[in-house]
Amino acid sequence: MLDNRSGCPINLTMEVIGDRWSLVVIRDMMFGNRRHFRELLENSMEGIASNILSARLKHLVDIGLLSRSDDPSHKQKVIYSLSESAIQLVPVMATIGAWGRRHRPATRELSIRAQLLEEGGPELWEEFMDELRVLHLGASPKSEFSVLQKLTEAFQAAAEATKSELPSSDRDKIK
Amino acid sequence: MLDNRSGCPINLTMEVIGDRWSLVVIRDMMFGNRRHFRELLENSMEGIASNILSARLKHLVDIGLLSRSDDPSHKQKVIYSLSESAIQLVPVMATIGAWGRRHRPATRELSIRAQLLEEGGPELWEEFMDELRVLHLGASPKSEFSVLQKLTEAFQAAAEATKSELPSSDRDKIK
DNA sequence: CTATCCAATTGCATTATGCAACTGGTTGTG
DNA sequence: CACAACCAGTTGCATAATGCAATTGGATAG
Repeated sequence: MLDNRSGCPINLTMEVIGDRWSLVVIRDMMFGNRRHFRELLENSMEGIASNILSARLKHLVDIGLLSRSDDPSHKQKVIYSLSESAIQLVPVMATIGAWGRRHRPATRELSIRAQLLEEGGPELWEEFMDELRVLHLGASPKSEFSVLQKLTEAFQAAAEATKSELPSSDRDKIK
Repeated sequence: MLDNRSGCPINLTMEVIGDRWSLVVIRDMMFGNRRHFRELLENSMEGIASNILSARLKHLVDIGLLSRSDDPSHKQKVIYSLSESAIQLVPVMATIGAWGRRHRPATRELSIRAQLLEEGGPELWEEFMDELRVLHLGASPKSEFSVLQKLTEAFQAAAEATKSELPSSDRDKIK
């Protein structure tokens, strides 16, 4: 897993997020506010396996993108949090999402978040990062508007709209 | 290799560039203007193996990020070109480079390009993308300034500066 | 006391990556 | 024309990563 093949920033970043799962896990924590192992496992759109998730989380903690702490409300629960480094991946997420939306067969309802992030631009990203700092690093809130909430609402509204486009009777026909 | 685990733009992008080599190969073509198999193989900072490079190029051509054509000057030579989709990865490269420069142990001389791209911002990226369209897609030149040249010069100057910091006698001691 | 929840781990199969050597052919040089 | 260098890969083999299904050793809720 560990490399350090060269000191090039692009290479070094790919050594960290250059696999099929790391960014997807961080995406779910970032935009879906998943903080527990189970949440990440069972709500994973892509269906990550538990051993892969386990290895991925361990690695992300090791390299300082996540931190792992006990949940005071439950002795067995573990809370994963984004580090400042991971929070600063927001522009990367936005840029990658914008690219994927244009150049890959992205679903419309799943693209709505990418679209809002792209349209919002760097100012929105900064606002969102501040919100993540409140949620994950215990920072004190700066603004009252919730970008996370806006993104989530738009995402769910799009999901609803898609549902009505394709009635349940039709959807049932799809195995 | 082929997945399509979900229609999420971020996931779909990671299914394309989410491996250790794809972005590094595209980086060398983009910033180092490497167009032939040998150039990519022998000038690779990270030391890619020929079978990996071969598989990677094949895959990138398959998914439409590169095109492959015969070199008219040499019957055995093959020219690889960036497609419009790949050229539009410039903002992704810039954002990823900026992140790596801050959050990973990047070498200073290898960071100079990432730094210039970051400081130049979206306007510089657009200019650079236009230059890539000239080089890779046969577009007609729009501007006389060469961002590629600027980036290359800065990169080589930084490499020279590093050389003088560490004289050859000292460098030789390092096995 | 028991069913459910929790964060993983285990065993096993399939893929991907990595290394070194090699292939079949083309081109430039003497 | 002979020969070395160059060209884009391929082959065989070892190691590492990923994926699937079942299971573990607890903790908690009813």
